[in-house]
Amino acid sequence: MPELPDVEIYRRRLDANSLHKAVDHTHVHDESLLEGASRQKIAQALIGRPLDSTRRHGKYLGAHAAQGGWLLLHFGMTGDLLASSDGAPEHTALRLDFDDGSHLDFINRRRLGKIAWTDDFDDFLEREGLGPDAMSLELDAFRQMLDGRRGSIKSLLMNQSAVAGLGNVYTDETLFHAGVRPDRTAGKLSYDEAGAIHRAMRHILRTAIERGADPDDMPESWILPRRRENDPRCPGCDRALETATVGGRTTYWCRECQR
DNA sequence: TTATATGTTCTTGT
DNA sequence: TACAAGAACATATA
Repeated sequence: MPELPDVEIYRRRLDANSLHKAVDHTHVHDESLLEGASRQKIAQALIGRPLDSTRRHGKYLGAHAAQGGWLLLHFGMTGDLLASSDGAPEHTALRLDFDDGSHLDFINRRRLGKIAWTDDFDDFLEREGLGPDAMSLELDAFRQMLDGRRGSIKSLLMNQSAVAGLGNVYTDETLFHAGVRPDRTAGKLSYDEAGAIHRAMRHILRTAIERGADPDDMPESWILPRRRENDPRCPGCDRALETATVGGRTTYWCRECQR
């Protein structure tokens, strides 16, 4: 499921394949995903000029149009972004055709994603109430964010208005590496525990991006590859992993290694 | 057939 | 009033 590392991979894919080429046509196949933008608006804003840069914040990807304005994509639970020159993938919600014959497909299988247009990226982030990006959130700010929070640390890490980018899977991974139980009260974590979580979060995200956000290519020492096994065991101590519902999501954690 | 999975938004509760 | 928790959403898969 697209969390920060996945969206970063999409961003790089768009960067590598779809910049600096004039847009010939835009095809909005699923209008239900449009927010604050019409089919006509997208066409008028993009056709005839290229995209010239990209930006990611949390799970949002922005592509900047050369004549101004940002095309914004949110991938929901089943989104994908394909840059290819052959075939027409199923479930394409938005397709851009470029003048060199290539195209870019924004896929959304379950239609919980979003296509938006904004003149100002930062205004958009503010209106959406998004917190700082998980990769650039400094330690001091992270500690402040925890202060006084009564909910679980897992819920807080998944709350996009607190910190943008983490979803269920990478939150579990972060807390496992920090050695902190997911159901601990966020505001009651020690100074050192907060530091460990912050460090683990950045390490996990950076590593996942380096490995192309491919679940099959994650380190053996991670929980992530074991989530789908029938008898998942802790990569640290080999004890059976616990499953619980925390923050409304299925949570994997180790009773031995996380306190 | 039904339960489950996911991220966000909306609603309800503390 | 702020914060927290849970339901709803769409739909493919087990």
